[in-house]
Amino acid sequence: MTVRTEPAQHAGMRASNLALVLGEVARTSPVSRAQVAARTGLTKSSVSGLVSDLISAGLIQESAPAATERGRPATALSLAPGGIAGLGLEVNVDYLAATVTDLTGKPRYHHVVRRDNRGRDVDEVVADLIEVARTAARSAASQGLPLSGACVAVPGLTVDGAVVRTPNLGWDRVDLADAVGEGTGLEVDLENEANLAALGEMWFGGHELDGAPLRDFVHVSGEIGIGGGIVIGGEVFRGAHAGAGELGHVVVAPDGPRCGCGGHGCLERMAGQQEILARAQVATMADLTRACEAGDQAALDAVAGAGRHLGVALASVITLLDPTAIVLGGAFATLAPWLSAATAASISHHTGAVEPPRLLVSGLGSDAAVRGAAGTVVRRVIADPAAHLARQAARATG
Amino acid sequence: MTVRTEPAQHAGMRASNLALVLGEVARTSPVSRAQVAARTGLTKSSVSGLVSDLISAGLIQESAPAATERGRPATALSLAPGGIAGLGLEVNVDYLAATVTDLTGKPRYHHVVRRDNRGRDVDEVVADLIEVARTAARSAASQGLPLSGACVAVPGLTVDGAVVRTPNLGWDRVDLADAVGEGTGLEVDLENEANLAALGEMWFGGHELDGAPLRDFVHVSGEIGIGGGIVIGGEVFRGAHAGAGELGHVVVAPDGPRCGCGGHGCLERMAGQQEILARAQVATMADLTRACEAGDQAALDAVAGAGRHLGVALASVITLLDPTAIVLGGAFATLAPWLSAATAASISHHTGAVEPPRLLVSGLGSDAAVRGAAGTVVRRVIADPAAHLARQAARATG
DNA sequence: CACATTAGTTCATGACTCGGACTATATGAT
DNA sequence: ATCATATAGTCCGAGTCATGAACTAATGTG
Repeated sequence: MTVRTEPAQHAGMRASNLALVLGEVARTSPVSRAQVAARTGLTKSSVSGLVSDLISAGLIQESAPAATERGRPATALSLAPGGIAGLGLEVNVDYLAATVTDLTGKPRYHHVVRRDNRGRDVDEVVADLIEVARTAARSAASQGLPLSGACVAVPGLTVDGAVVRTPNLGWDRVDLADAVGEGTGLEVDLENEANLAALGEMWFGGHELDGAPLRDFVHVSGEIGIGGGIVIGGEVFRGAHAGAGELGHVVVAPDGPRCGCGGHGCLERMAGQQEILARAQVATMADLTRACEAGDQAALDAVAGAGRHLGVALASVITLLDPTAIVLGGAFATLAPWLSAATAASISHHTGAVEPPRLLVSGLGSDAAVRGAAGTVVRRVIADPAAHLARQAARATG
Repeated sequence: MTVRTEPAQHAGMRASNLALVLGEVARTSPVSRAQVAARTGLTKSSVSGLVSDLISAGLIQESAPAATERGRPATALSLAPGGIAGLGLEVNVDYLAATVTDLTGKPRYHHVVRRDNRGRDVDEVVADLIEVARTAARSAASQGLPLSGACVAVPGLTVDGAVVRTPNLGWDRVDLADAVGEGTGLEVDLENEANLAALGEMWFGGHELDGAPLRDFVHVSGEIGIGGGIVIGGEVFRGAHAGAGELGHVVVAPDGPRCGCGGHGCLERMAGQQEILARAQVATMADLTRACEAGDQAALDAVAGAGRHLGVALASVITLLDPTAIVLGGAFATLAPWLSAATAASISHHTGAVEPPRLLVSGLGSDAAVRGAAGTVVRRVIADPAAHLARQAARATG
């Protein structure tokens, strides 16, 4: 039922099959050419040709022949750890971060600079981010890793490489992709932090459901605001104007107080960090965690209350989107021991018969977004190796 | 970023290009071969070959040459109205319906049998439906329309051709697709009524947004229950277990009463037909409409109250899914004059800054689902003409 | 040591699309 | 009328790419 917009040509056929083979190698390495042929439906000869292209592009490598039960031993194929790497960056309210990830998904560099960026001059923060990016790029170069591009996680709405609006950072119309691109010489993409955190959790979080990786889930990131990332079929769901997934502004109290967004009774207004800290009568999230560990009743009540509100929002998410799992990330991951029971109870109180999705806790915490940003760069190459080959060829001849 | 699972082969290339060409003809007919070539990116010679296949399959027809500004006049191509047709069926709480649609989307037969099917023996209702289907098939045959298949709209959850659960009809585990397939000799699909209504509204409702047809919207169908159909990028969004879009069970009153689904404070519990009628103190929807027209305050208050609850649910839908439009269908379309102002106000009260989607009223009313069902059959052929050619060829030789 | 078994390569074949040359049919200027 | 120009559509040779069968390679088994 998909609307096709591009003609299928020979080059496209090859591109598609290159992606098919590389995807199979990425999913199940090590594999032999014969296994790839069997699983993809391509013939052995086709796979051989495709693989040799991918090897000479440096995306795949052969390792020592592994003995099979009988017959000629298979030469194992796997992603080349030195083939290419992606640079992930993140601007957030109280830190800047950078991560370099290689083709296999392994982090090869990671650095976080903590500093409150609220109220600072935008150009200064951008300059700091470029410096962080340059340092990361130098590290990649010293490891012999060619960077394929960069992706910046931003706590707000982004359109066409520009930051449109970041409620908690106060930025408006910042051409961040261009700035970082000029500063680093890389192709730079921008994406919402909550969406990238969801992808990071999917690729690197180590979650499994019935032995398969997560593909349809919702990630809740509780930073200063409350964000949501919806992943359907392994891809971020963005909606018509890239505004989808704003879990923080789902209505959980129809007669509730006005929220910063202009609405009323939003989840973020009722269960955001500000509200929790005020109810628990503590100053910082670290204090809150300590108070919960100490069994302080006000703190526990505040967290449980937030958990109940979160459950109401998630109940609506579940009835509307039907995900297989919910992943609690950011601050909610830290608070999970005192929050998730209330959330689970509230979900089941508000959803009834539907079999509830699994409630998982993030394994990456606040690294999820940068990791996801670096991952998107690398995944783009895996999803379309032909484009990468073309770029390589252009560089060689031009 | 799509995960490719099938090898691209020559046959697949042709299949893809056949779909590309047919899709272009369907979207903008009449068109010339040259125009199709220009818009799709295929060469004129390729388009000629593809078109001649589609013509000999009876899917496309040539009409009289239309003079262009200069040069040889173009031969116009358009979908063949007699090429193929789809049978749409619907089982609902208080009626059965059938529609036959030709390739161009024109309805060629339409029939509704009103009767309350609650509490009736399932086999009897199925037998009635098969009779309705047979009558429709005879009408198609007498018009020279070969039916490509059928699709049944069901007010509940369907999985793999079986009705799993229909809360308001009381069915459980009914192999409806097989039964209707045997009764009619057609390939039969099953699909949720709310989803089909959304598709029907998209294809045949005549809605436009900035001159383009709707592609990202939510359709609200207020029948006995409240259903929702989410369409993203022109396709129904089903979620992980085909349970997505259950708008009727979004939480609009966290401390509200228990709903039939087992949850609490669901939209359907707070603003369903039962609740509205009770508050308005009238017996039927027809009475309610009359009361509203007469200016009865209790009726107007009941409808406005439902509108406010609907607005709360839609506010969450908007923040989560970011659609371009909301279409009010079924009973909500009838009640729109007294409901939509309250709904719009409630939406803006609960969403704040986000630019709100357009609030549209259904043009098809309760025909939307059958029309959509017939449309899916025809659209499947348009989306994959190669499969249809293969079936034709198999019938000719076998 | 023959034989079965599996991995991977080679090469002729065939199914496509491409692109340019060609034919067909119109308008407008001379 | 006639010729230049423009556009639509067909034809056919060339190029690309997957296929499939035959081949070579490398192992274990009786």
